[in-house]
Amino acid sequence: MNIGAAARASGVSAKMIRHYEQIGLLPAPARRTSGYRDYDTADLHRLRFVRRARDLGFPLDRIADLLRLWSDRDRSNADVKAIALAHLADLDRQVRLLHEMADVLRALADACDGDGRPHCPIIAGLDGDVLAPGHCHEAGSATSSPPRPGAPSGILR
Amino acid sequence: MNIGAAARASGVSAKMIRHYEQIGLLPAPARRTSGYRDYDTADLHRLRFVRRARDLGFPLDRIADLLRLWSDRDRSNADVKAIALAHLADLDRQVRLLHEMADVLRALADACDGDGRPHCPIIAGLDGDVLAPGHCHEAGSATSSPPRPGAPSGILR
DNA sequence: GTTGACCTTCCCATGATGGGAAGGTGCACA
DNA sequence: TGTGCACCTTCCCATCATGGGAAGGTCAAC
Repeated sequence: MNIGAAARASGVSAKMIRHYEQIGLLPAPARRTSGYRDYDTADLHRLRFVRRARDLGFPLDRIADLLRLWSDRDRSNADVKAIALAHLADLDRQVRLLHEMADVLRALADACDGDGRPHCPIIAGLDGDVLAPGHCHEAGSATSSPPRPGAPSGILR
Repeated sequence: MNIGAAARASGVSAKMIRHYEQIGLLPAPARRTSGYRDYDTADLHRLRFVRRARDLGFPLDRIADLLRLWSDRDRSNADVKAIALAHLADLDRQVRLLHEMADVLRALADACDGDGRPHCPIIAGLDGDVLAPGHCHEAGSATSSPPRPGAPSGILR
């Protein structure tokens, strides 16, 4: 089948299929005389594997590892589990981080009347102005320990 | 003070400070005859604002909005709150998404003995092989509805 | 033959945070 | 005064995954 059909059948966009082929994640499929790519069932199977792994947030280089293990009949499930657990730790870390951010922000937003006046605990919080009136103590202390978005390591893009 | 000192005092790296200036997020500071940037207390105050906003995961274009509101003495706190709440909704969405991924992956990993043998429910789950023996039903159904990492919209990178 | 959907490759963009190269400046110390 | 090293400048590229779009070719229904 052509790339568009493969994309629809796998949930991986044509653009991404080409990209994955280009970076070596996927083998190049057969080509028709027209130059069009021709995907067979094994290709499709592989694409679906990639789709599912992406859906779980695995980065591409980990997916490459998983694909290798998938096709290795002598694989050790311990290797697979190690990859999965490392990624799981990542996911949990991100959840924690985002949760902390959300909590801080929620407290600031809750402290804001949103009545159209200039005074705003959110702004005060970002200002680092712990002497702001009203819910100043909560807002101030909340922004003193927010988590920090790190270097490119996010699961979602 | 020089950019290095400003970076240390604000927590925003020198690279990022230059970048933020380049993209117009921050005004260009004064320059010494050497060509070195010279940051004053207002600059530093602004950098700290940006640091805190970044720590809460606000994207730069939202931070630009917040900076504008911060310096507008006639701002409406409703505008600030709207930005905060939109971002909060984003954070909550991401948490939910990552949480679902983590749950699916945890179930798969828990189902794997990790004893070094080739059989692996994680691989089976990614394979979409719902007929895998053992914890096949749980693993299979789990991977049938995992969330999908989307287009670049992640808070963390 | 025509048309429109699909295909190809290529180049660029996103968002935030860098690394590193090449070359200049400042200052403490000998 | 000279030296050496930390710091500074600008510029270009990279990361990660997912695109958009341009230019040009192919296919199949009508």
